[in-house]
Amino acid sequence: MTSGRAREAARNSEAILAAARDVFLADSRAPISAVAERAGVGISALYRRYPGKEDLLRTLCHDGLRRFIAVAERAALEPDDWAAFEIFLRGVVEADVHSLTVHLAGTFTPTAEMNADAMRASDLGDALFDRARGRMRAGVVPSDMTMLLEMCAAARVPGAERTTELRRRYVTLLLDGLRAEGELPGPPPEPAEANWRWRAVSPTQPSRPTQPARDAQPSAEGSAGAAGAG
Amino acid sequence: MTSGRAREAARNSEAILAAARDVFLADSRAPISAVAERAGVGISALYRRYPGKEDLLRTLCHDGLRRFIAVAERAALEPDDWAAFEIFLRGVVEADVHSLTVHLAGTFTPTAEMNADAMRASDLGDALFDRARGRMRAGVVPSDMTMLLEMCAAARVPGAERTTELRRRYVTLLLDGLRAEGELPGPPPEPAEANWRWRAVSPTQPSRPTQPARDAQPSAEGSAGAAGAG
DNA sequence: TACCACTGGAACGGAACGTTCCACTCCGCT
DNA sequence: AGCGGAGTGGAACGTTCCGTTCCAGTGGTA
Repeated sequence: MTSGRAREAARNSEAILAAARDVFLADSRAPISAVAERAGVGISALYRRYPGKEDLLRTLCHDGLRRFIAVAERAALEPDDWAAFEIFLRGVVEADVHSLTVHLAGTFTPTAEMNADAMRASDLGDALFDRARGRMRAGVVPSDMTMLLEMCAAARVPGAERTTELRRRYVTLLLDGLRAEGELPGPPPEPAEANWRWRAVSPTQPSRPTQPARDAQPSAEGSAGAAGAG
Repeated sequence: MTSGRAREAARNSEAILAAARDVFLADSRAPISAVAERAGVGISALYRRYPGKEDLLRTLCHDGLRRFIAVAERAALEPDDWAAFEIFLRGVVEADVHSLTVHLAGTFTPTAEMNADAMRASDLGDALFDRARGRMRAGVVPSDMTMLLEMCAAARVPGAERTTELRRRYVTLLLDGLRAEGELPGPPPEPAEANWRWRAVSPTQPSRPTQPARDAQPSAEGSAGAAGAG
């Protein structure tokens, strides 16, 4: 069955997804042709699988969300509260899930299923956080995790492995900072603040085909029930 | 002297610079028209002052560099080593200097003066770091500061003041993390890694007029003698 | 051999953007 | 009062870029 042409098709499907991850991780506004080029396929191979760019982006992001959930569920199995939290944070950073969710947010209109998954991801993260709360400095909130994960994802150097290495370094530093003494200054981030990129598409504007998604800093509030899955 | 038309010109000059800061901070690839719009001026007002987009970007970045130097020099006056370092880090984050330097790097070809300033900035930062080294956990290097500053700049929410507030929060956390016990994992970042965005323009390609500056992750090495000025 | 699912990539249409250009305004000087 | 020109807003232009479509080729499969 899976031989010859069919095998090539399957390989291409995976190559496209992997290439898309690499390319859009490096630049969320990259052209679709860059994905095809990186995957070593033509553009048709891409359009055979996805109706358009937005769908590819959405699939990619949804994958990241699912990976986040998987990491969180795995971490929740750890009996020690702090260890579970640490496994969770390190796992999310390691899997580079952030860029696949927050960084891509706003470049497509999320599906209902995505919103559900996002909520589940948020709940899982909050649960892990609550378990570890007793070992953390006072005043830290779950939304802080979203921000910190976002900050971790900003650590970036040439070379994927090296980037991962360095991020491990800084997660360690952040985890230590979370256990330090003293309260942090300033009001903690609101959930809506931490997830502002997940602005819901306004109901009157169902789905602009291709929203270039300028990453400005809107003062708007449209954020929907999407999760803090960073 | 400064009345009427001249006054308007002066006001516009400042408005343009401020608008450019805001706009390019939010999106380093924003169109130049967005700057004009934000400044409340026409495009001509912009082109009267700068020969082209690249020059505006360069000026902006150089300004940031100078501000970085000013912050570092002011911090160096503090007699207590750790306090000086803390004032320095907090000051750089507060002034949002990072995005004006690292984030804009690569979008223009730096001038000789900029390189000199960048080197000076790097030296100042290293000196501050060395003074505080005794109070920090083992294994931390100056290039870590560049990365951490970059991470701080990634904390971003709608609203400039709120963003500053939250960054203060996370600088505190990072500073505490820097004083924690234990060594950080992984090889520390090389200076070249921390400053990879400052890739020098190859000598054979003097100056493409407008380099869109995709922010990909090149494996190239072209980084010049530019500084680790976060 | 005939078919056809699948592919690579050229071609297309349109949007975005940097830059130029021009008609107009109004200050400052004669 | 009248003029010159610095300064301005914004339309227009040419180019580049990009998402999408289309078509001819290819090679398994029957």
